Amino acid sequence: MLSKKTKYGIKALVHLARQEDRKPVQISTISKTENISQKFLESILLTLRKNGMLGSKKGKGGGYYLLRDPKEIPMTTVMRLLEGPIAMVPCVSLNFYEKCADCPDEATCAVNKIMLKVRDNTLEIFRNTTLADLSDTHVTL
Amino acid sequence: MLSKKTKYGIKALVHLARQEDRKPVQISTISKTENISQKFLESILLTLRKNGMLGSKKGKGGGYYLLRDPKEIPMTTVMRLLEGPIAMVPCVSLNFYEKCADCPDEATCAVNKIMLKVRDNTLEIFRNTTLADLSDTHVTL
DNA sequence: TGCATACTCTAGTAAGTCGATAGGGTAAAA
DNA sequence: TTTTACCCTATCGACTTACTAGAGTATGCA
Repeated sequence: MLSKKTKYGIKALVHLARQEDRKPVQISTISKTENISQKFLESILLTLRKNGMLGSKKGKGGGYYLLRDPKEIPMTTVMRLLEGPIAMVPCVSLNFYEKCADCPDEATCAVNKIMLKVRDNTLEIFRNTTLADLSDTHVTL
Repeated sequence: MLSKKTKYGIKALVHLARQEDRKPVQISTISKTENISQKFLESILLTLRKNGMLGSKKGKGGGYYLLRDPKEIPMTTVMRLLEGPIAMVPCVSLNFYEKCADCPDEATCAVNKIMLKVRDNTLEIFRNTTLADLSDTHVTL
């Protein structure tokens, strides 16, 4: 299950991507239009900023803005940042690999086998989808 | 992330599927060979039994056994039973659908859009993979 | 220059849920 | 009478979500 953090984060990023100019958008604006608890959103945007996804401007007329072109932001990056591993099991994760304590041999593990396939498929989707794709309201994926 | 419940459940089912005859296998046997806490495994097998996946026999020579042919058990069934919804968001779930409280329109929701695609892909994999496929140690998926 | 405003940032915390495990006891089959 | 499935309860820790209060900082205006 996707955490609300990730869900809200994606929505906020899409909101920013839909902004035509790259002017800062205030947290309160995003919070209201996307129906997200303002304080919670605050912490989410903060992690996005710390990881080089967003820039921020303080003071009057301040807010958050995208640092890169939405076309250049694949969903893999967003997901790994907000949700963590894309794989359903650590033993098939690329970026968050961890050996299972209980499993003696990954090569013959049934769970490993199928989850590897699922990960490959999911990864490909996220890789080929950018923030710009999601921001387009008309085009279906 | 896959819960350990699901992971262990799949392992146990595969263990039973690999059994040539359909004789009952004791919990303790599965627990030892698969490195699963016996008590935890107990509760997992119980839910599998209650949902018509396994049969059980009490007393000496008792244990758990598969009720159906492994070829007839798609992973969708197993996943829904153990893990719950396959979709990452309730609003794109087939069997566990729930409308998002914050989202005014699913048709234009970016999260909905991409997660629908992920679900379709994952679902197809689980649908086309049976317990028999996982039980085969040699064939890769 | 300096004050007020409008923002981001930080920290702490509380409630709720979930995962995993442990203990003890009952019922049925051989 | 032994073996084994079955059932109930309780705990502990971790994580998620969300709220609260305030500190820090840039901007615009007088």
